[in-house]
Amino acid sequence: MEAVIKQERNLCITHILPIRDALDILSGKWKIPIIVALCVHKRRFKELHRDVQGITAKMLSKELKELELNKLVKRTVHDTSPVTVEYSITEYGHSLTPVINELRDWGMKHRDKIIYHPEEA
Amino acid sequence: MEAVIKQERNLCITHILPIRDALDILSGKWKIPIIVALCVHKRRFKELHRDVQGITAKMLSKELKELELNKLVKRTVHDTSPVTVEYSITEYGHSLTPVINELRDWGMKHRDKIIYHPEEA
DNA sequence: CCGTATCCAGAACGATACTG
DNA sequence: CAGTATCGTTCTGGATACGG
Repeated sequence: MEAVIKQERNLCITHILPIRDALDILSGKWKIPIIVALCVHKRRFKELHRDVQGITAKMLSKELKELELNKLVKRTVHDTSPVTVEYSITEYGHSLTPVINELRDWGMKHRDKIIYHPEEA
Repeated sequence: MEAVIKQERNLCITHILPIRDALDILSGKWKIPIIVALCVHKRRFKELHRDVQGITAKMLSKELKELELNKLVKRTVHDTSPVTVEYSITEYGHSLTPVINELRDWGMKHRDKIIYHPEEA
């Protein structure tokens, strides 16, 4: 075994690569908000456009494409006229729930302590 | 109560703002890797430079500054000659451990399923 | 309705050289 | 040792107009 993982106390240890993988998939301004919106219920493009506040159609389209390629989101085209497209979270996408919950918990617990946001500098 | 949080099953629900807060603090290519490195043990600048593979001194310096402003990392100057500077994780920084663990767990469990990385396109 | 194409500004990131 | 300054590139995200 090349890399031995030491699990001492509650320390966060080595194995940075899987963390980077996760971060890569979730990177960007909109991926998590889109996933959160879709966790509530499946959505059409325009509905998502309203739900995810501030996003442009271009970014929504682009982010959905990446999420779909990563199998986190499923795109279903209904052959009505005009076409309706439905986006839903996959089981795989759902497996992100613990991560998102931890992020939200941390964000809520420590919101008051936040002193500095890079983008406000 | 303005926003009622519904906790049905294991869905990830509304309250996107705390998630965004967390994401803002942890955004960028290097924050989490730096925190992970510092969770193992306190480090001097040059040691960190080696530990966090691929980072430049400029980015390391900039990211450490932001992490320090957010009280996730503590910077201690020892008045030796030449000066030595020591970076360590704070208790507050340590509170990120569950988040990082979830990220790593997800990344490890699902690494094989990763099909598309934006940056490889 | 569901997007795409084009153009563009600014931020993020990196290489290199330099300082106290 | 512990950074900063400068410059250049790449990536991100937004505005607007258009297409199936």
